[in-house]
This record gives sequence, C-alpha cells and structure tokens, in this order.
Amino acid sequence: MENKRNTEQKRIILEALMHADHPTASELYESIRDENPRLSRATVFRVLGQFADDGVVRRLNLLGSDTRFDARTAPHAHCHCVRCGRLTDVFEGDFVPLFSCGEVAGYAVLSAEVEFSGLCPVCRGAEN
Amino acid sequence: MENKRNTEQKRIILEALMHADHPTASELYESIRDENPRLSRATVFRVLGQFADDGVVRRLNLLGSDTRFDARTAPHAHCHCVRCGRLTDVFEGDFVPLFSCGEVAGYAVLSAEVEFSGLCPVCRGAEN
DNA sequence: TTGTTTGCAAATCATTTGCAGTAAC
DNA sequence: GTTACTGCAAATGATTTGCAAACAA
Repeated sequence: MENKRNTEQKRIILEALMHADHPTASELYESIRDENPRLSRATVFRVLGQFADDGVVRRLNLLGSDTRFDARTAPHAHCHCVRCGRLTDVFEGDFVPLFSCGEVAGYAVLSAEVEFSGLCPVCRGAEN
Repeated sequence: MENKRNTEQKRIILEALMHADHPTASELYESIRDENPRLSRATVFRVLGQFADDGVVRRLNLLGSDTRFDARTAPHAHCHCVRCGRLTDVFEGDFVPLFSCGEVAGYAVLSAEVEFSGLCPVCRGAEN
C-alpha cells in the first residue's frame, strides 16, 4: 500500500473494472480506449497486475481463456457456460466452506478457487 | 475417438505424461527430447491438446503458470504451494461432492475445478 | 490409396520490459 | 526534489499454424 501513488489511470481502470464483467486486460483496455486515447494497453496490464498483487482485485485463470480480472474480492465461485461463454459469480453454495478451510492434504490453505463448467440457465433451455 | 490414429509419438507423450508431475507442454517436450530427437515441440502441444479435448488427459489452468497437463482423469482437487511451487493431487476432502453436483446457480454442471493455494507441509515448517 | 499426423519454420498473440519523459507526494 | 508511473515501441515467450513429407489404416 505504501510507495503507491494515486493516478488518474488507476482510477479509470478500477472504475471500468467494477462495471465490467470479468474482462481480460485487453478487453478492459479496449472498453476504455475511446474515452481515454492516451491510456496505453501496457498500463492496463501493469495496473491490473499490481491491483491483483495487492489484493484489490482478483485474477482469474479460467479454462480456455486469457487471464481475467474480477473487482469482487469477497470469496466466491464461478460458473462458466461451455456453450455461450457466460461467466457467473456465485456467492452461496456447498463450496463456501472451502474458502475458509485451514488445511487440506497437509497444506496450510490461504485461498481456494472453485470453477464450475456447464450449461447456463439460458443454454440449458436452448439445447435441442 | 474415431478418425484418430495410433502413432509412436502419441504413445511416447502419454507414457511420459503418466510419469511426470503436472508438466507444461514445453516441460514434457524437454523431458523426452533427448530420447526422441525427432519428436517436435509442436507435436507435443498438438497431441496434448487433442488428448485433453478427448478427455484422455486433463488440462490445468493454475494461477501464475502456463497450462499444465494431468494424466489422472479421476476427479480431484489440487493444492499449490505458493512458496516452493509444489503441486499435489487430492482425492479426498469436503470438496469431493462438488465434482458430482448437478446444479449450481441454475447451471447444469458438467465439471468442477478446485484449487487450493497455500503452504505445503515442507514449507510450513520452513517458514521462520 | 487416402486422410491423418508430423516436423519444421514462420506466424500469432497475449503479456512484459527498457527507457525517457511526466507527474504524485 | 524524489521516485513511482506512464506511454511507446520493441522484446519475449508460449502456443498455433501452413505446408509438404511420412505414415497408419
């Protein structure tokens, strides 16, 4: 937290991320470039990485896609639709206790990632 | 499964993967190149990707590393040591039911990925 | 034969980095 | 004034791809 400066770029990037839906760094960059032509892609990568390292945002490594970012830091799982690509945050379910489990296989657990893959409500209905 | 041919390369790659510890495609390539100088890196990427798509092996997207592959297809979670990088398969625990849950947030769940991050048994003891 | 697979090299593409100018504190 | 931050362009590095030769069925 120390040795960090508040810049307009960081504000813009965090603001955009909070209103975006799990974007990749490049997607976020593209969503703000029109409004901020001077803000570079490299800065988006740098700032998001910094935020993630500082715990301000969360980095997501989902199957079959580039690294995505999530402004929601509260523990939650993700559901990924294999048909339409939709990504849904899930804050409640049987997996919640995993986020606070202290030990697994002898490891002192610090965090847990849970990702479900399947068909979203819309695509379930659309399947023939 | 059909339209697939059995080649020496595929056999070598699967064999090597079964004896390796969650390697990346490049790591696996490097581990077999000495014995098989003619087998190319591109083939390792292609064959592993094909195996993964066919469900013969599992693709892993762990935080902070390239795509890794796992020859163990039975449902299991992974523990990742943030200090030494060790990766451990875990077949038992509270998360096991997740692998067979049918529905989450309206999604028809097909599979689940669970990754724990923390300190492995060795590193827990080594921490000052 | 016939279509799949491979090796090789070139091409992609996301992400990172060097550096000099800019700005936060 | 210091030193972090940024933009730009070049570099990196994993993964993919085009294509002709090699090979499984």
